[in-house]
Amino acid sequence: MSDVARIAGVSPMTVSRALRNNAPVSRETRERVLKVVRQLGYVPDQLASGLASQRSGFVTVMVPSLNNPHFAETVGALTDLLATAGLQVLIGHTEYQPEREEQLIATMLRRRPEAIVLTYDGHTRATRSMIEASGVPVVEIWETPRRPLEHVVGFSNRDAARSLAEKLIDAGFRQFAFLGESDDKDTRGSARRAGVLAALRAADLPDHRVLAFAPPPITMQQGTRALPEILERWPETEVVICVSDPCAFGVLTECQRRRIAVPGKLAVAGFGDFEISGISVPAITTVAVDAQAIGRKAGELILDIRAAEMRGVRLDRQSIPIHAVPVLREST
Amino acid sequence: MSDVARIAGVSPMTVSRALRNNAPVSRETRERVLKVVRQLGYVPDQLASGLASQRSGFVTVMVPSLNNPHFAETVGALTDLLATAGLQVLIGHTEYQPEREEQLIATMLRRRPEAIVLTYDGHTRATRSMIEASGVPVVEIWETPRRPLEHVVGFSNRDAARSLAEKLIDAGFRQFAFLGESDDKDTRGSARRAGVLAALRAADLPDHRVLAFAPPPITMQQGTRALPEILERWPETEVVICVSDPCAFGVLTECQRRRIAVPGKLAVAGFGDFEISGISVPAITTVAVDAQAIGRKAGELILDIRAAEMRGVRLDRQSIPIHAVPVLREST
DNA sequence: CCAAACTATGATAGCGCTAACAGGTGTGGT
DNA sequence: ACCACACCTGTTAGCGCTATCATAGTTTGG
Repeated sequence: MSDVARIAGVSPMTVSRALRNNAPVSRETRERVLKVVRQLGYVPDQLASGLASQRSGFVTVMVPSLNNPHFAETVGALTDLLATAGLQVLIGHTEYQPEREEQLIATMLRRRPEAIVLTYDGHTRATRSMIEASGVPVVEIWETPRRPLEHVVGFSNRDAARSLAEKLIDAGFRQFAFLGESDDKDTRGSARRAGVLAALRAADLPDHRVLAFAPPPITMQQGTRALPEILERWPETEVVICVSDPCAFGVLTECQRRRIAVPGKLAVAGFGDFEISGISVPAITTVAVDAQAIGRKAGELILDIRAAEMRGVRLDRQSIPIHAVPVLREST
Repeated sequence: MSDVARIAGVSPMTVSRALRNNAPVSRETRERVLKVVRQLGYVPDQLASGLASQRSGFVTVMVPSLNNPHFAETVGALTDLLATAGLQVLIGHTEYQPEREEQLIATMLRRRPEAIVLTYDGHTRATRSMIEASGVPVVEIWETPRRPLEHVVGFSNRDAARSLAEKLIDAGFRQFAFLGESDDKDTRGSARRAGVLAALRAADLPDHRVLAFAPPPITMQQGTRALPEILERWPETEVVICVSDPCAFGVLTECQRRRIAVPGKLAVAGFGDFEISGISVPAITTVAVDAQAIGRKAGELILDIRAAEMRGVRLDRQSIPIHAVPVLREST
């Protein structure tokens, strides 16, 4: 930077100002400086900038898995929105393990993020206290937690799943099975299960057919392996609601291999409205969630938080609702 | 840090040393310091550390899209491997646009990454020169470029696709169509198309049935829309090779909707061996690539590069091959 | 027993940038 | 002519760490 300053005949401070777009520099000086910047191929050091200004320019985002189109869309939308304000995203993947989340947060806090975005799946006590102690604003997404840390951009997985089950009850189904996860305390998966079971109980229908098949995420592959177990234990099952679309697709394909008519003999539903659910034959009934909107709105919220900080105030707890609506398709 | 030092009765420098695991500090001093660190909940500032030590601890990774299980797996494996050495990944998604890659690289270089990983899809002249000027080591993945920037961890998309086509020719197919991307200069997609066409020409088969359907990535949805166009233009087609598995799946489902027997009437093949290809009914013929291995080996290479740097030398250009093998399944 | 070598710790000086304030110049109002 | 004010630029002093060298204490070996 001092090289640039010398050649442009100004002080380093003026170079620094010329490189921002809201600093008071005369038009001609800025142009002269930027010309030298281009000539020299000077690349400002944002670590140093962050240290001096106490603004790292980072936002930490924790998702359970990268390998999930939904979280990818959310992160993508968030990344793009924050980029408009010069913020960069640091991604961590927890693999659905709260302990891993804790460890990742500890690492991330060293980067002095300006905000933390957490995909709700329960947090350890240590995670909560680390975040609180750091004073960094937090946004929880993809759920409306009972005990939110601070801001929320999400929907009730329980209510959404309940509403799906209710529609299927209305459609005449009576013998439900739920294919879900094991190890799912305080997760979105357990909320979905709870929602389905609540609907069944409210309609006086049997609610005992719950298969806790494997730790999250349940893959397509595991969906294919779960079907025989369901058929064996509860041959009277009329419809299987799966914790998410990929395992619903696995169940569907296994039905096809076994020549079980869907929905004639067995109906299948998922959760999330992944692209595959609309494409597969038959198309899969599911709950549609706008994953991109979650990322976008979380990003907008973070910009609001920063704007408030500039004015010296802390934004009140926000809770931004996201729509999650059942979509009945051919598979039911 | 100076608070910790004062309470532990040592100098800040000793605290700094105690927090690393290879620095010369007596066991008892380190324990005393770490105890105070825990008591105070002190979190070291890695921006400051990076500035002082000239090691940011960042590795930049560019992928075309996050919303692609393959790149997600590659990034995941890379992230985990680098984490073992305390390195953190900065992810950028180019959306398959070289100009966007250029813009992202410019941003990323401000973070002073210790290495750059690029998923090959062609680079602008400016990208190449920025990277060269920065002196940061580069690893290109998912392809073996003709003009590599430096290191490579990948395979020949051309050869892999050619080998798939050859197997299908051996299996008796004669009338091939290729469903690929538009705007695909210097991309993995164009290499795959070239490989297929080379196989056809070598076998004296017609190579004119090439549909450049849309800019990458071609989605499942677009696969369903491409099928009618292929059938209309070239009704004699016996097999469609798709640039990647998702669009092959789209083609397959559209065949099912139109009651076109696969593979009886039309065969379908993809590229990449996504989970869906092994699960769908019929299972889809494809080229299997170990996406995680690419991430893992790229990570190991980066650790080698750093180890060499410590010894004051620059690692010779490495080119680490990845296997990509055709897998014939039910769809052909 | 003493030089040489090694270990643990401290003091000093930055890393590359920006916040905060100081100062100089020009403009317009009175 | 003077003051108030806006506008632009420079000076100074860090941000929170670590590299490097210095130093004191301890061990080793001939």
